[in-house]
Amino acid sequence: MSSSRHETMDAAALELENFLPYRFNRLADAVSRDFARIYKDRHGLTRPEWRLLATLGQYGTMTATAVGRHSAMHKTKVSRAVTALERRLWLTRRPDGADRRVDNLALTKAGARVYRELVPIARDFEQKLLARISPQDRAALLAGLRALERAFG
Amino acid sequence: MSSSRHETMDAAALELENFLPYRFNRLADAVSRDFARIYKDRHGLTRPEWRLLATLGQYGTMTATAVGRHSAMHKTKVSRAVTALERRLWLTRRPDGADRRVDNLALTKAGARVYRELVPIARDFEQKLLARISPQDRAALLAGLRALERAFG
DNA sequence: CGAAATTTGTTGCACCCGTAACGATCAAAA
DNA sequence: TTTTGATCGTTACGGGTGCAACAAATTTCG
Repeated sequence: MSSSRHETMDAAALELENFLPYRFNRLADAVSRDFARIYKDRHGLTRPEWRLLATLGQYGTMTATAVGRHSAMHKTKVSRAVTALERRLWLTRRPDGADRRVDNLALTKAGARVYRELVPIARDFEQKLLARISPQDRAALLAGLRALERAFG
Repeated sequence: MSSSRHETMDAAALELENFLPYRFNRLADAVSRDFARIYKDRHGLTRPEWRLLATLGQYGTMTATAVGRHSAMHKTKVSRAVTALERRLWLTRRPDGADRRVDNLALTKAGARVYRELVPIARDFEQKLLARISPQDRAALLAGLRALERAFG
C-alpha cells in the first residue's frame, strides 16, 4: 500500500515540470515575452506583425501565403498583420500580373528602416540568451532542437 | 556593392528560421497542438484547465496562487480554469481555516479519475515524441533544455 | 491598537486567435 | 468551352488572454 497523502500521487502522477510539452511552452513563453519587449515597446508591433516584417525583410517580396508558410502563421494572422503594416505605410501590395488573387507584398523604405533597426537588436538578444549557458550546453541545445525540428518537418 | 535583389538582405538580414525565439515558439506550438488533441478532444479541456488538473493531480491540494506558481499560469487563467472545473464537479474549494482569502482546491473523485486516465496517455505521448530522435540527440536536447531552464530561473 | 501596504482571487475590458464561411480567381477535366 | 474542384485572402464569430481595477482579507509597521 502507498504511503502517499492522496491516491493520485506516486506512479500514477505526472511531474508537470518535467513534462516536455509543458517545458517547451514555458521556455517559449518566457523567451518570447522577453523578446516581445523589443518590438512591442519600441514600435507597438504584435508578434504576427514582427514576423511579417522579418519575413519580408529577409526575402524582399512575397505573397501572403508564402509569408505564412515561411513564418508558420495561420493565414488570418498574416492577413491581419498585412492590414496593420499597410496602414502604417510599412509595406505595399502590388497586384500580381499572373494571378489576380494575390498581391506581392514588400516593405516600404520606412518598413525596411524599422527592419534594419531591429535586426541587430534581435541578434544581440539571441546572442545574450545563448551566452547564459556553457558552450557545451549551447551545442547540445542546438543539436537537440535541430533534431526535433527535423523529426517534425 | 551587393548583388542582392534588395537592400535588406545579406549581412543586414535575419534568418527567421534560425532565430531561437522563433524556433522555440514554432516547436512549442507544434508539440502543444498535437498534445492538446488528447485533452481537448477527449474531454473538452483548454490548456489552462489541463494544467490545473495536472497540478492538483500531482500535489493533491493547493491554493490558486500555488497552482499558478507551479504551472506558470497567470492568476486570471487559474481563476477561470478553477471556475470551469468546479462547474464540471471535477474539483472542490474548501475554505482555508487560517486565511479566509483563499480556498484549498482539490480534485473530486470524478476529477481524479480523469487525471488518472490522462497520465499514461501523456507519458506515452512524450515517449513517442522523444522516440523520434536518436538517443544522442535526445540526451543533447534534454541537457540543453535543462541548462536553459536553469539560466532562466 | 490602528493605519498603510501587501496579498489573494474575481471581473470588465480590449485585444488576439482559430474556425468556418465566403467571393473571387485559377486549374483541371470533361 | 463549360463544369468542377482547388486555392487565395478576407471577415464574422465565439472564445481565450493579459492588464488594470477592485473588494476582501492579511500583514507590516508606526
